[in-house]
Amino acid sequence: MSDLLERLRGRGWRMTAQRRVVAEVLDGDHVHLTADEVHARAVARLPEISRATVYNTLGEMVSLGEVVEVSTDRRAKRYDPNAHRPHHHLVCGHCGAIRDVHPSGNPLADLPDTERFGFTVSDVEVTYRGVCPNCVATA
Amino acid sequence: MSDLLERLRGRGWRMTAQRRVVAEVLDGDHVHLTADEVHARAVARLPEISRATVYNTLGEMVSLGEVVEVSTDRRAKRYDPNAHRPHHHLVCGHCGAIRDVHPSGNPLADLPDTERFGFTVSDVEVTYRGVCPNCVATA
DNA sequence: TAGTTGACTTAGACAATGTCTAATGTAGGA
DNA sequence: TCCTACATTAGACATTGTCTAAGTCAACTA
Repeated sequence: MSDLLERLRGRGWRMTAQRRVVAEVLDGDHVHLTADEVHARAVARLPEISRATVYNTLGEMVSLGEVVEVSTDRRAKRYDPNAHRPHHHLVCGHCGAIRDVHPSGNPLADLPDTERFGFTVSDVEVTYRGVCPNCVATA
Repeated sequence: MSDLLERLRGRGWRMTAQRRVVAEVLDGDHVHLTADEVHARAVARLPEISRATVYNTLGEMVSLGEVVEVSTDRRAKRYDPNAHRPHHHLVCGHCGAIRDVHPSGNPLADLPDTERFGFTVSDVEVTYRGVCPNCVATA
């Protein structure tokens, strides 16, 4: 994730211990933590980090396009560091597990002009729902 | 929306003034109110209706499959009475306006087996984002 | 029509998530 | 090293949603 830190520094970010820790916590694939989970893990490494800072830092990363907000359930927002490879999400309705997926096709092209109501459509978000292998097995 | 009321009665619902009012408020096309908005409009017709009843009633309508929950922004859930015609949503990122849309194609079929991670995939939710004609004009 | 009963409604406390502010601290340039 | 604008902090506050205990009433029965 030093990639991310480098990019942020390049954008004029002042580098602080707090921001470094938040960036480190978000490292990895299929990572989709809530702000609270990020905070909990950040506290483990830097006990005095505050909730407000985690929220601020996540918000800034989102504005810079380095992290994407995901709302798969209707609870807390989740933060996905995999912002530079466009993808969608597959969610287990039972345990909440989330995987990044890459459907074929282009859903944007599937929206006919007659269904655009004059909107300028720029983006599309697809959420697949189902049950993961674990939950199927234990059910 | 007496359709809805009839269906609910048919399912053994006790018919009360509160439930009638909630059903009436949800009547129409492209209706996507938050629970609070439903409550506000319900209060206009039946001043003593409580927040809890609105939440309960909406929750019950959702369980019965008569109303669909939509989360287009990350604020409150919205309630869509158009549950019997499957559709997706187009959202204005500026003013929050929401339209029901019917894309061609089947996004479910666009998810290859290799991208399913062993999940049993049963549903897909597509949210288009853009700017509505009004907001384009006034921007 | 009146009585009965369990489903329905209510107010308000509580919970979860997120935002804001004023005071304090500090990274990085001069 | 010092300075200053930017960053952090604690905690109050806001929004959205859930729960509970007590009271109310729709619809069935007779």
